[in-house]
Amino acid sequence: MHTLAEENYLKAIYKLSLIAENVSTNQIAAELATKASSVTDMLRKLADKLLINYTRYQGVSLTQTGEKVAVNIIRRHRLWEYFLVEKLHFKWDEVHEMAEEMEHISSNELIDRLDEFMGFPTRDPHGDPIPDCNGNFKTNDLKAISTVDVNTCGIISGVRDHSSAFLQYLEKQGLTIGKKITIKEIITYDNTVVLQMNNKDLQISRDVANNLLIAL
Amino acid sequence: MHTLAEENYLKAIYKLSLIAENVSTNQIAAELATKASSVTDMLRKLADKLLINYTRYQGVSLTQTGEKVAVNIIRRHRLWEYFLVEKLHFKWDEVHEMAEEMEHISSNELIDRLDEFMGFPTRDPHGDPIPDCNGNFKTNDLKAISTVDVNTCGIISGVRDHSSAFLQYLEKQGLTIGKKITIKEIITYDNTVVLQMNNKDLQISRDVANNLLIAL
DNA sequence: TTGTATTTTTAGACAAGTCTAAAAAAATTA
DNA sequence: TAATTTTTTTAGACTTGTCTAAAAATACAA
Ligand SMILES: [Mn+2]
Ligand SMILES: [Mn+2]
Ligand SMILES: [Mn+2]
Ligand SMILES: [Mn+2]
Repeated sequence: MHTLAEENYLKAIYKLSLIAENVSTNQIAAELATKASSVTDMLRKLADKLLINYTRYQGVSLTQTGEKVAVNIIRRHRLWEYFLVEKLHFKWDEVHEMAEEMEHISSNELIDRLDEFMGFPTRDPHGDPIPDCNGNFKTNDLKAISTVDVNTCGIISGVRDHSSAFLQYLEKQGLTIGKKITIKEIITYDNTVVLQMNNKDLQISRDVANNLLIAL
Repeated sequence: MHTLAEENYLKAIYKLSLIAENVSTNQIAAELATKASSVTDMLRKLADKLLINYTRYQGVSLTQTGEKVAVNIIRRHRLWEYFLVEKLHFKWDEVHEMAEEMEHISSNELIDRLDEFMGFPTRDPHGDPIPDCNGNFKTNDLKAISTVDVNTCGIISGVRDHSSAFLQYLEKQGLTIGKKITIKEIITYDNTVVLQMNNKDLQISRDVANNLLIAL
C-alpha cells in the first residue's frame, strides 16, 4: 500500500501534530534525522496521494486518510512492543528498534489476530495507548511529576523520553509503570523531587521528573 | 546487514542450489519473477560482498557466508509461519506471504526468543525443517506418493507445491501433515492413486501424488 | 565445424529516496 | 521600512534496484 519511507514520514508528522497542528519541514527533518530538502521532496509525494495538506512554505497537516494510516502504524508499533515484552520477555528499553521494523509488516489481519492473541491490550510497555482496530484510543490524561503539587499521590503511567538510557535508569530505581508514588518535597535549589514509594524515599532530578508521567 | 533485495536473491539461490549446485541467471530470474539483466546486476554486488561465487557466464553458487545468511532467512521464514499457524490460528495456506515480509526483520535475538517461546519447533506448517540457531537441521527423507509401491504405508509429512490452491485442496480432503495413509492402487490409465485413510478410500490425481510427500 | 538458437551480459534509462549547494520566500531585527 | 537571518524550496547529483534493447558468449545441431 505505502512505502516504508512514506509510512515513516506519516508517523513523524502525526507525532509532531500532537504538539502543534501545523508541522514545519525542519521539524520533520529533525524527527527523521534527514535533510529539509529530502522532506520537501517527500511532502510533494504525500500531497499528491492526498495523505497530507501541503502548500509551499506553509507547513503540513495530515488529511483524514493520512491520519488513519498514521494511527494504524502506531497501533502496529505498540502491539508489537507489547508482544515483545509480554510474550518474548524483552525489557521495555529493548523493544523500540525491533518494533520500528515490525510496524511495517502490512497485513491488518495479522495485527488484528495478534491483538486478539494478547487479549486486546490497551497500553504498550511504556504506558502509551494502543489504538483498537478502528483506530480509537483514549488519550492519556497524565501529568509530568515536575508539574504536580507536593503531597500529591499517583500511579506511574507513562514516560515522555523513550530512550534506553532513561528507561534503564527508571527500571533500576524501580520506577516502573503501575507503581504508586507520593511527591513529598521539591528542593528549591535545583528542583530535585523527593518521592515516596513503598515507604521509602527516593530523589529524582528535575529532568527525570519532567519525563516521568503519573495518573492522579 | 543486508538489503531486502539481497536477502531475497540469496534465498532464491539457496533454494535453486538444492536441485542443481550451479545456478543459472535465468533460473534466478524465473524464481524471483524478474529479468535476467537485473539478476546479472545483483550477482555482481553479491560477489563483491563475497556472498556468492560468480564468474561471468558460469552461473553461481553460495559461499559459506552466503549459505549461512540464506539458511538464517529460511529459519526466520519458517518460525514465523509456525507462529502464525500455531499461535494466531491462521491456516497453512494463508501464511506464506506474511512470512515473506516477516523474514526480513533483522534481529536474531528476536528470532531466538520466538523459537524458545514456541518450544523450539523442528518443522514448519508445511512439514519443512526449521534450522536451529546454529543453522543446523535434518534434511527431509521424504518420498512423493507417486514414487512409492502399492501397499506402502506412511505418514503425510510434507508438500512440494506450496500454493494456496494446492494446500486448500489437501485441507479439504483431510490430507494434512501427520495423517497416516496407505497406497492401495495405482490406476494405470491415468496414474490416479487410490489411498486409504481412516479406513476410507480416496483418489488423488498423478499431479497431487507428485506434490504430496510421505515419511515411510 | 560452421551456423543458428539460447543464454548472459552490457548499455542506457527510469523511479524512489537521499544528499549538497544555491536560490527564493518568510520571519526577524534594526 | 529596509536589512539580515532563518526557513524552505529548487537544481542537480548519487545509490539501489529495476527495466528494455542490443551485443557478446555459449550451447546445440546440421
Ligand atoms: Mn516505540
Ligand atoms: Mn512504546
Ligand atoms: Mn513459506
Ligand atoms: Mn513453509
